[in-house]
Amino acid sequence: MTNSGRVTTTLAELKQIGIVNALRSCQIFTGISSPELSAIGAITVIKPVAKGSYLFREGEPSRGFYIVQTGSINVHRVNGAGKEQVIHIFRAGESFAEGTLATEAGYPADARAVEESQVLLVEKAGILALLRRQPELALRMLGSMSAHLRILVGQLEDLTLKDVETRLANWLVKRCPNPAGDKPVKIQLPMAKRVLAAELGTVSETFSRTLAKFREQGLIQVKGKTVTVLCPVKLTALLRKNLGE
Amino acid sequence: MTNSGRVTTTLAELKQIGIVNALRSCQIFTGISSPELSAIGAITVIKPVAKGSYLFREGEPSRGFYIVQTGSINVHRVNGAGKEQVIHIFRAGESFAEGTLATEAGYPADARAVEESQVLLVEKAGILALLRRQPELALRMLGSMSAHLRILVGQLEDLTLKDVETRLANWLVKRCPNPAGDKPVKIQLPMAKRVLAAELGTVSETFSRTLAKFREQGLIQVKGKTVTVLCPVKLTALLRKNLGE
DNA sequence: TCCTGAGCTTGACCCGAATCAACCCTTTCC
DNA sequence: GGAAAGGGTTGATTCGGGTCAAGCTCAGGA
Repeated sequence: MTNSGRVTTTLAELKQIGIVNALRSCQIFTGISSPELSAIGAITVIKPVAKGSYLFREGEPSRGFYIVQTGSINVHRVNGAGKEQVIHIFRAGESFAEGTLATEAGYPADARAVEESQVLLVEKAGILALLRRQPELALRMLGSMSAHLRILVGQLEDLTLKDVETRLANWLVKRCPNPAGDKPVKIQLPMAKRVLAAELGTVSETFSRTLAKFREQGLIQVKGKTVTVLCPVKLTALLRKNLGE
Repeated sequence: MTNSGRVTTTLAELKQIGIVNALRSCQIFTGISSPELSAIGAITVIKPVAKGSYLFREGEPSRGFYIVQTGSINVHRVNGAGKEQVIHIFRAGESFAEGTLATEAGYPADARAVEESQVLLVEKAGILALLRRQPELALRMLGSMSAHLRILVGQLEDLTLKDVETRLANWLVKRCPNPAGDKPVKIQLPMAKRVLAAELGTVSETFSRTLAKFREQGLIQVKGKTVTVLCPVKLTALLRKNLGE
């Protein structure tokens, strides 16, 4: 090994430390011991993703699963007509595509960066070998996949059993620190309204109309990307009325 | 041990053999060795389920996961108004609710027998202990859950990107041995039409109308619970037209 | 400053499908 | 045989929400 080789190693080590720290702050790995994390770090690579570029597309063979470090990744499906249905938008600390580890089938959906993002790719072959030796880790992954199942089941329910008004009310209430309170709450929309509309399974026009309806009822105020819920408890009541009897 | 004790043991053994055979014929356990299967059999109980009775309901703590031996189980969600959305109907050999193993959260949906059925319950504590010792088995379960994720993703796409006509055409084409052929195919509807309609995310009236539309177009013939696809390739063409451009 | 374009809002229109209601088959059980 | 009951079919009506089109607002660039 030459000097430059030594320097390279040090840089790689630094990178590893960064990766391991990133892994540690991700819920799927909470409670995992440091040596195990290092082992995972060794089979993980950092990938920057430009806004709008694709991480993978439906049908591609799996390279492994992903963890969002910064930014947000839109996982969705498209039909022949080119229309897309958002499955979920994953944000920092969340992982996705674990399901592709244990099967030969490729990725079941598309993944595209909503904004400039950075993700960690945990490589398939490596993590499979690790899982064989670490059953505890396998259980952890089972738990994570089960959470995704729950998200999907929730999505299904949302799209079929509720109308847009109810879905938006639900979305807003979820973001109120105290949904039962009567103090105004300011909510910053994390993205363009059309993207948010897609996440709620609708289009920007309907989204806009629904916001207007709430505004007319004195439930919210809208200024640019800031929505102020004037009285959370009233919105909660509306939500309950729509869901309940 | 008395004589009667001895007889009891024998009966229990017979039951075990039956369970292990049932497990063997279930895809999630294909390729699992006999000793392992016996270990699983030891933590499995047989549960008969009367038509219309519930295996579990949303929120109940998990007792384990289930394998359908005979009959069919409707896994669904209900909202406050009592309307239900079918997530999937599981039939013989299929397993479900694996996702509840690795989490404290209860079952995320309801499960009800569509008809007189028999299921195997693999108990949570037992299988967890087993998974800790058998990582290979854990990988297997990961694979199974990933398949469920795919089903759900497909469901989502179905419900949002396609209309009922397309969904029904898809359902029929899937059941043709050779979708590109032009020989008539008889398909027995496995259940009441209203149940099938629910599985396709619609109501019986719309289902009925759509069948009628296909009949008028000379694509199918309907007699009771038997649907005859007169020319599979024509139906396939319709499907492609609806999906494609 | 004005121009331009992207994103948002509002109105008009339309379509798929749920709902309500009536009716028609089968079964099944006195 | 007749009555009751559960499914299935068909028609009329309604409604949510997607699409198209036009106008608005705001920010950046010449």
